[in-house]
Amino acid sequence: MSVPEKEITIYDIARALDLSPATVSRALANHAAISIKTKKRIQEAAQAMGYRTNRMASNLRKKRSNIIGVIVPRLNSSFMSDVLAGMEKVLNQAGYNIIISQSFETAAKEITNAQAMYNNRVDGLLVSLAYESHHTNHFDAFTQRNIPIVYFDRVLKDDHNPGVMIDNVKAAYAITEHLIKQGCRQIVHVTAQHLHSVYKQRLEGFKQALLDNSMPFSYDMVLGSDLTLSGSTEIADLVMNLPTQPDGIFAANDACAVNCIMGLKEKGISVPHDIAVAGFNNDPVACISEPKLTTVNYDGYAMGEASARVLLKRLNNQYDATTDKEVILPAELIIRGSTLRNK
Amino acid sequence: MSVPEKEITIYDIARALDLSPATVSRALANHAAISIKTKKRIQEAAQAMGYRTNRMASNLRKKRSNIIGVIVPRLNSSFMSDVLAGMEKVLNQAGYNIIISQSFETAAKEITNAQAMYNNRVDGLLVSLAYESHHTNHFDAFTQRNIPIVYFDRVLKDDHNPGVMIDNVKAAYAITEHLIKQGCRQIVHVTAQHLHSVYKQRLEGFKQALLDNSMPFSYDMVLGSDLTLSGSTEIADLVMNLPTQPDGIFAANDACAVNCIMGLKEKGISVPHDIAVAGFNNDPVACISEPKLTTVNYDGYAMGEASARVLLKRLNNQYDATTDKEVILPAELIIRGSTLRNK
DNA sequence: CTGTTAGCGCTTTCAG
DNA sequence: CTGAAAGCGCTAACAG
Repeated sequence: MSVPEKEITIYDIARALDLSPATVSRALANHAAISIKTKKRIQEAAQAMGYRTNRMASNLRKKRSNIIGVIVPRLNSSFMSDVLAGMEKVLNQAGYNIIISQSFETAAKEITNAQAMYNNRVDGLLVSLAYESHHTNHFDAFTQRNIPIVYFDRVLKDDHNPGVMIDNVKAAYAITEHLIKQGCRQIVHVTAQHLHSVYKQRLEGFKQALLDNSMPFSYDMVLGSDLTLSGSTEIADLVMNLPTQPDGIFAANDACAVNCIMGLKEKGISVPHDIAVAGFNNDPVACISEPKLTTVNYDGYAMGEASARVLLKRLNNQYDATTDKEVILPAELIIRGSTLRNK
Repeated sequence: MSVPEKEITIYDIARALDLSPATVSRALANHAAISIKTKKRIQEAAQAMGYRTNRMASNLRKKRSNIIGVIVPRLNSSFMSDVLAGMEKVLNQAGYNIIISQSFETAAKEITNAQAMYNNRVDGLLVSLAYESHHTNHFDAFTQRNIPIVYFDRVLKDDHNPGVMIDNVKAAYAITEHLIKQGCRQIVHVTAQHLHSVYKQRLEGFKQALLDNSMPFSYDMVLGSDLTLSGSTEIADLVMNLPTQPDGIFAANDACAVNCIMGLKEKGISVPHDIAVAGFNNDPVACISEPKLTTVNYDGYAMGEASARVLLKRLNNQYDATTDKEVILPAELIIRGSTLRNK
């Protein structure tokens, strides 16, 4: 790639080929009304002269920023990394840049991030809500400006913007039923302190599975945790201090499930013999714990692609609410040692 | 925040206050030559009218993009997530946006990403090199255009651009010496297949520690791995098939170290009694393995901040090669169960 | 199929 | 301390 002294503009190319800047502009945008021959000539010249589009100028003229904002709770999971790779692929192909910011699960940071994205005039927004976010008022400015938003993974049902997610109820149902089939008769659910979107749904699936299998459900069987990788002793204490000792745990994510396994083992309890444990997400840590963790797997890359595609549809006025308002991606139960009692 | 029907420009504000656009522009940029009073009046009006800067226009005029490109091997580690948070804080404060792309450790993707960043006219670049990258020719265009680059974590010594890193030799030396003090007499080093930057340095520290403690060093004691979380059996096989069984393993990262522990345990070998194991990075997984992993910890957030600050210095012509060319951040040995033989 | 022209919203000399 | 005016590089009517 040649790097000229001075930045080359379409005027330079026009002058070199004795054409008008308009023609050059059109050719570079691959406009239909330019002869293939001229197009080729122009594109080759651009290449040879080391031309690169001035997006600032183009964007100013087109009144767009070409930037898509992405707000996520945290980047530090292989799931999120895959999601972003999927988004990047689809959006870069469509000529967009991505700016990413982390809310670190706090509403305050999410609001600040949203503000920053608004001031940066993003053309669209992809959001996975912070654990703390129970409403989406901080995105109202976008709606008023007609800037499309697509939520992914962490979606609030009552928002009019589309969401891309998995069926958390169904997956939680499946994993709970698996525990029951393994012989568990007293299962507890360890989840977030406040039941935000996905956690609410996972609890719902848990509850349904119990009821459908003629097992009692009560909120005493739902324990709160911060769902991080730390505090294994605390969570084990919580489980052990229940009036009747459970023989199964369904944790709302893998980090918490692994913590449970570690804490229980420290107390001399055998997993899965005394207590079977299942998680959610199929994080790499699920294969490190001993025994390995039964969990729910879903494809981050596909979710990234799907969300980006819905956003593009909205940007290109090809959005169809009947199919795009709610995109449900598949999730599968992954059975591993932590729930296999009869091995 | 009020959201007006139509986008407000500095002309609107100027008209409303009976001033010139130039004055408004200066006031909003906090220019010294505007009276405090007028400044305040303008800033309040801007706020009230729901004005937001048009960065496309501003950037076009100033011939900058206000974008900093960040290229990383992968996002999916808590370390990288911290690094990016640190960068974001410093750069957003300075008015920059960040676009991030992942090379997935391949040279090809890194080159594509660099191209894309160049075409997007980033004002600066922050790069952590892909495992596969053994030169930095693909960044030449930036240098020719005088676009500053700062490398972080994965740095190549022979590049003229500055780098922010830890002292890998020293840290590897410390961890190896710790293994020796624990009584290990036959230590192997499991590292990447090709010895790129940090891995070369960690090997160097390993070697020095052995030699300084009158222990023999040979390349038979250096095993290659892909350093991921998968393949515990393979790596254990490699270790077990050595002519003399080692009593210590220093793995070049935590994922690999955890893999070693798992593989060895599967083969009935006790860690740390038969073989002590140490890693590098202090990844969250270091606390999941049993026993917990001895490792080297360093602060991602600080590294992100430091790299961003060096970049800002270059952008503002405050770069001082004597202090900024090579920034070495602290790293500390974290001793945990996996290397404590006399417990 | 190609050219002319105006203008996107801002910054920055230069002039008062 | 404030204003007038030019122009950053591109696109999209409109006109041929």
